[in-house]
Amino acid sequence: MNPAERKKQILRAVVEEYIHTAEPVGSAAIVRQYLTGVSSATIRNDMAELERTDYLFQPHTSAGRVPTQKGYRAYLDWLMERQRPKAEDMIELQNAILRGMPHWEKTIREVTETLAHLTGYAALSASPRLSKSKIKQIRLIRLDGMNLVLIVFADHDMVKHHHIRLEFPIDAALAEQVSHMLNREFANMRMEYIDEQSFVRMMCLFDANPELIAKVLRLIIKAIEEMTDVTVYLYGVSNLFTCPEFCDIERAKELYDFLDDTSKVQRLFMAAGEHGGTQIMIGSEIGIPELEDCSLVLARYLPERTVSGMIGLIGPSRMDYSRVTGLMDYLIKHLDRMICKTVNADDNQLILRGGGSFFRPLIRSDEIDG
Amino acid sequence: MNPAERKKQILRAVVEEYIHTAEPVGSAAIVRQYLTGVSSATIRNDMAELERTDYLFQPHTSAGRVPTQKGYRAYLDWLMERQRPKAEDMIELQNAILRGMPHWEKTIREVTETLAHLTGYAALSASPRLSKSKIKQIRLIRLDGMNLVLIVFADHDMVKHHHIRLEFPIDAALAEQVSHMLNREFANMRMEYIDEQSFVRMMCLFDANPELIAKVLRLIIKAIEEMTDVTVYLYGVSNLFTCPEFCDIERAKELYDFLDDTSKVQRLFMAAGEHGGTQIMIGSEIGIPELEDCSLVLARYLPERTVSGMIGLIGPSRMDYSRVTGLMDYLIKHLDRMICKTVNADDNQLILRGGGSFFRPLIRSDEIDG
DNA sequence: AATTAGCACTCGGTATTGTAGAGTGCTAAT
DNA sequence: ATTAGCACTCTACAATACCGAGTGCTAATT
Repeated sequence: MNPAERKKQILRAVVEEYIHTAEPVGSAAIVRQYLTGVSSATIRNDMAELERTDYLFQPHTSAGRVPTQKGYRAYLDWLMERQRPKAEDMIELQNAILRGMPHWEKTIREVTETLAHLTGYAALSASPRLSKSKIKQIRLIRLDGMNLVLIVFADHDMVKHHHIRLEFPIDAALAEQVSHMLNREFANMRMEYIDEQSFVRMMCLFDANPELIAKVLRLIIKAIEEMTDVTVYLYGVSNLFTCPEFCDIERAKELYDFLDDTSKVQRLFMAAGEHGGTQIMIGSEIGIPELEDCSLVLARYLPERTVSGMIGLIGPSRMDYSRVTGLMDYLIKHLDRMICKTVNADDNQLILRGGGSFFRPLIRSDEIDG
Repeated sequence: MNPAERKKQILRAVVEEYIHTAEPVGSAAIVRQYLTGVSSATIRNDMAELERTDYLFQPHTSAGRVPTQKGYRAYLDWLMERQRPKAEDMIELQNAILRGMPHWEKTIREVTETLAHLTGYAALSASPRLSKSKIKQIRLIRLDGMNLVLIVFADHDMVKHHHIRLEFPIDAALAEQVSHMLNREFANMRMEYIDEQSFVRMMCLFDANPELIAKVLRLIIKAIEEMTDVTVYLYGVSNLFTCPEFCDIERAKELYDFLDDTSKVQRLFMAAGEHGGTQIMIGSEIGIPELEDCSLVLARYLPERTVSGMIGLIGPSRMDYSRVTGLMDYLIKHLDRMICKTVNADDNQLILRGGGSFFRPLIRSDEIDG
């Protein structure tokens, strides 16, 4: 075997071995399990070289090697093969999808939970953000003078409802009138365009009872604004507590506090691209200090639609990328297929694509060959 | 001071000191800070006695004493004084209450979060269980053929809504008819009585389109059943990670896994009594192995109503009971007062009571006097 | 030039030992 | 009934020694 190719194989061996054992990998272990027929001294020379070029790292003089972030990245971009999911994993994912149907928002939750369960990492997902969705219909239901329910029916059968409790009673006629106006003003409008200005515009349409109307409208506008917030689902956080990298309580707490903060997790999703396919960010690529030694795997479900959302995994950088990418690709493909059956694709044509993954190539291929 | 009284004071001192330091309390520390003028040898003799009667425990020969569960219980029942909350704590609680108003379900969440923040323990609450609530009004709103929204308006202005996505379309007339029937059948009925039998009864009222009606009705019944589930809110779990008793990751994970399981936490609430006032359960009194070294403080908000719910705290047995009971009593009193202003008490007369606490007296008073 | 056997070296982890000090129980005196 | 005094126990911590895994380097081999 030529030296360049061998170095690749060594990097690959170190990454895979380290993923499974969480212990620094020595030259002997590689000879034993990955590259029989080569002397450990050769491996050592190559490893020293890989350390010089920053693919591997030695925690201390008499220890084996551990992949660096660059090492993981190279593994992902050039060395890894996607693993086709095991039959039972496919079945579990299929079942999760079916359990939620036809309410696919529930499907997302089921699938996220299953993903956490299958991988042993933390799984997270975000409901589609409705900002760019058009309102098809809006209803204000008056239960009694003090209690209203606002229902917004948007693109892709997205339905949001919100209970509004008033401090002063509203009569049926007025409520009916407001409901009418809302529909006339907001139908076919994108949800993100509903804001303080809409409030002012609406106010002009009424002349009687300005204080009451103002209060009601403010509550309605606020409710609609809240409806565009994405909901974050998080499962399997405690899986991370068993990873050796997070086994001390300080680190575990830090990680937990981050994940427990919905707004921070939302920002995670923001960082991801708009395109479909599985994206992987390693360590500092995520850009969040608390996740320095984590990897983030994210994919967009329904990537062709305005209502697409995200689903993903957080685990240690020492993540089983091969298995995880396989699972995610499989999942996304089937999610799209299933959801597409039930949802009225009324404004966008949905083109089913294969689950091709996207990795950012940060390292030139020749560097590792040289 | 007579010996019996002194023993009480010693128990009290050990509990209070241990609560603040989390370290076994020695005789010298007690002389220094609690019972000046008595020799440490005297304290030692009394402590030995308190250990024989199982109020204190010595981790090892040359260590100070730690309260046993019985010791904490005696402290709570006979020795402790409720602490009036600090002014700033009162203000924080008041603010939390106001932030949620007039939507008092939100108030409960705000208050729970504040409680976690103020105490440094985990705070938890349960939304009122609606099983015993009467339905005032029920609405089935048809957005389009495939999408319905079910709104249930129950006692005490409780409103629940649920989006139903159908697999086969329903026409407007039929939806209207179902909505009508629902109201006629279910109005003034307790939510817990809606079940499989109601389904059968409803089915008899329709003759056309049995398959579609059956599907729709099943979904509605299921939705109503789900509405009676209590929602659990949990804040400040990570506070527990900094307690020395949960600082090893194994224990922290065990605790977290328990709290993360909503159904398990629901069972916690079940264990609590129906009456108002602050209840405290220590260690094995909770009856849950995972919480052996925890204490649970629970109180019922709106105890006079059918829609009462629970709010409480989980912390180490070494909990600042004096402060916590004070906070809880204060909170409950003000919660009831505030909520009572906004809610139509249409079926129950609400009598405001003082925030008297209830402790189960498990130990006879004379035992410690002897 | 590439590979390898051999060997001295490094260093973390574990076990061992020693020590300081906190806290006790007991006894005899008050 | 209380207390001073003292011998005793036990943990926590630091210092030390030692084992073994794994390395880098050198010289021999292909």
